[in-house]
Amino acid sequence: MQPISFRGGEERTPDPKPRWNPRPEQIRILEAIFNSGMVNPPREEIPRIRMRLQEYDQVGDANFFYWFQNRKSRSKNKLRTGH
Amino acid sequence: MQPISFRGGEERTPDPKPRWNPRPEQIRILEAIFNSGMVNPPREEIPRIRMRLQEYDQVGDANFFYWFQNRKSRSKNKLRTGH
DNA sequence: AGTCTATGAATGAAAG
DNA sequence: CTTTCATTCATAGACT
Repeated sequence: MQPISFRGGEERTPDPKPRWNPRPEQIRILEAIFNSGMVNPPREEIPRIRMRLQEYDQVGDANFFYWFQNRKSRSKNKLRTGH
Repeated sequence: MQPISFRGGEERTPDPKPRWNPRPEQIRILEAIFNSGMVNPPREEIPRIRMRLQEYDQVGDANFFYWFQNRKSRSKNKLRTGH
């Protein structure tokens, strides 16, 4: 399943790929969305969520897509000892 | 009194977690497992490995996960400019 | 004591 | 979705 194509097919440019650093405000919003039950935001919701987060910083579609992926996966596996 | 250090003016998750201190016996066992070819033990093996190492100290699943992750990753690069 | 270095921990990004 | 890779942060321990 490939929800969104983030790389536009084949890679060609050696994109620098700076790592997105979510601020606490953004994390708070994302956590709120996640805890509201929307663990897999539908495609139509993405622009809406992005606009909401862009008040604090520029975020791409892939950024929070990955965020939700990791959030769900890691909360399920309960890999952390504490937290 | 919480000496949470700042990161260039941006606060990070104020999470005071004690870090696991592997003992020589544990490291010896882990290295043995690693050198036996099991560089990335499957999730199912981790509890087994943990039980084996718990003879020496309490360890969580995440500890091994991180250990193997770091061990594998850093065995390739002989460490960059330490941080 | 301060400084390095090694490494545990965390997580974004990506691969499978 | 699951698993792996890469980068980063924090800090214990070694060294000076």
